[in-house]
Amino acid sequence: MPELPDVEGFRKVFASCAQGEVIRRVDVRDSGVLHGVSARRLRAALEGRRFGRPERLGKWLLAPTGDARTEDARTEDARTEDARTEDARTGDAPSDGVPTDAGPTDEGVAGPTVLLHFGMTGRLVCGRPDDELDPHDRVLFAVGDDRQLRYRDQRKLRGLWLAADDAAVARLLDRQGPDALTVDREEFEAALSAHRGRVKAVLTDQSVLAGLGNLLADEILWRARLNPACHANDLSERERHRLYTHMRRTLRSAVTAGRVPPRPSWLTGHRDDPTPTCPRCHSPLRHARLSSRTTLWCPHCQPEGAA
DNA sequence: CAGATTGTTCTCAT
DNA sequence: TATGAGAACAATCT
Repeated sequence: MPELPDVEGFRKVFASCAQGEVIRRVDVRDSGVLHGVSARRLRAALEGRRFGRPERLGKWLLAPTGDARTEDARTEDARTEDARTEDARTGDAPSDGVPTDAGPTDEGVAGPTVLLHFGMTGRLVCGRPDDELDPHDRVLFAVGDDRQLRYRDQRKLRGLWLAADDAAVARLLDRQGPDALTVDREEFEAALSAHRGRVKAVLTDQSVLAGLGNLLADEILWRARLNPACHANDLSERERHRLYTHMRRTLRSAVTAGRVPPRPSWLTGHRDDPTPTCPRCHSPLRHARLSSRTTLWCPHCQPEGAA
């Protein structure tokens, strides 16, 4: 379920719960969510440090850490994080700091970065250490005086990674395209025209555009009145422009709501109806498997021969 | 009990 | 090289 708007919500949860706070204790309840790092190493790397400002790229959440003593972890990290995500977005290696020569720079306070991906059922919960444990609480971060940030996930499809430095972060994110929320129109249209696949497959390809999932793609295509099976490079200039506009509008609303809202006026509000009808023209909606994903569209508003 | 669900990554065609 | 289809992953619900 988590797509860009959900992860943006998790970023806010993270920020209000843990940004600038000292990490007192890391409790891994289920190491099945850890990738490339053991519970012991995660603890050793994080405990005693301070969380900086969390960033999001596509469906990834990045949580940098700084030294516990530096009170300015938030401002320091805000600056370096911007540069870091920019590097990852463009696929370039970070221009500063050579990976092999990791000698302390003037910002020797920089610590490792925790990367989180929520798969389909992951979320972040902020509470207190003595809150009742949910069976799906996989990792607990006790932070500050009396708070606890929890990575909760039913199915453990994705999870947590630990990156020692900027280069390691960039390596983990090197397959990510530009973020769907911040991509400009030129870049968006260039990315679309560069692919011949079905527009829905292209929109949800994280290496083309990072952040859109199944529900968002259906919603955006429905609003833009484009058939999900049409080919990305067949779109006219006007259609690409329209798609970009509706992506922006849809994302803006969804980010505000913290998810793709199942409102009656949205296509998403009718996904689970027994016989769904189009909220716009009230003709019956079609659903089929496209790019091995369940796809919902309105044959009337989104006709086969483009619009 | 089969089948579907969600996102990503892998493999195997085409 | 790019695209698509399907499996696998984990856990749960219908």
